Amino acid sequence: MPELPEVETIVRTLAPQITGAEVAGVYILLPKTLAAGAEYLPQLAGAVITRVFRRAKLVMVELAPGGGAAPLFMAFHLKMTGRFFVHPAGTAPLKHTRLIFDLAGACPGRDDAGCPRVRGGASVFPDGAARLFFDDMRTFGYCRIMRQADFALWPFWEALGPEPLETAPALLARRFQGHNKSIKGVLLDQTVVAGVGNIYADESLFQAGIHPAAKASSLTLPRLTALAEALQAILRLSIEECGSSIRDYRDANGDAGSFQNNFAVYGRKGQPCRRCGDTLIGGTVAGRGTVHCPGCQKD
DNA sequence: ACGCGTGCCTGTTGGC
DNA sequence: TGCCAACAGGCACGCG
Repeated sequence: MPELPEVETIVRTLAPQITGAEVAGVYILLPKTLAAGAEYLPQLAGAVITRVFRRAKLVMVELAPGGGAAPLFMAFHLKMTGRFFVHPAGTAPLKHTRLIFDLAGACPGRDDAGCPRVRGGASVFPDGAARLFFDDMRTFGYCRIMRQADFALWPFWEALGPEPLETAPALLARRFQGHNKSIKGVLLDQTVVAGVGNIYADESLFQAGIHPAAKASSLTLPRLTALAEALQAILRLSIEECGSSIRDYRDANGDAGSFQNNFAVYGRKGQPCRRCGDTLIGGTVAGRGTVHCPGCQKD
């Protein structure tokens, strides 16, 4: 279930492998995975990947089509089980492969100083011919191909809140205020702050000592500021650890993250709190599985 | 306008 | 041991 730190890690490990490569072919194994932009497929052939970056939980790939046409963007949402692989040219699809991009001039396996866990070294395929796989077991993930002008017509993109790591805690705290719903629901609301999912919502609420079901409107600004600071600290630490791997998540090198070893509450229902020893309680808040500590998160 | 419940999916897990 | 319901969860959508 890739959230901000996992998507950031995927981008960091994918970017050095495919930036500068030219798209030589596209295969759509599951049509619904290409959620928008099929009309741009002809332009994609021959386009050069110029940039790979992250916005919220989206993996963004920018391309320069031939003939000086306007840049294209591919926006991938991995949802729960979306994954990227860079395979040798000609590799056959796997059971859950949904899209394949043939690439020329790729650098699979190239080193990336941004993540300590990458394999490193020179291109695994000396001729640079590779296949980018987008796999997704549960088929919730998607790819949209767009031009710059299309972003304004994409409600989800337009409504996205600010990046939590690029926003001052005081500003985030003010955005958390005034919602008549649970603070956990507020953290998960992508229009309030972008990129937070179930793991980092639960973990930051524990860190800040706030009950996940507490109404946001009932929390003071200092406590919401503490929550924003906890959220930032946890996201930064998780990025350092290359994200959390529960079962499906792997980065674009196929490697797992290690932040799951730092979980205080997520996935620890019924186990003792590492801070106070109370038994962690599992329940449902904002429609999601939620774990909290009754001793450390009283309100 | 906002908050909430449901559907989309398939592999894994746990209870009987 | 085998079966099957419950579960995982981001987001679009419909409802009140």
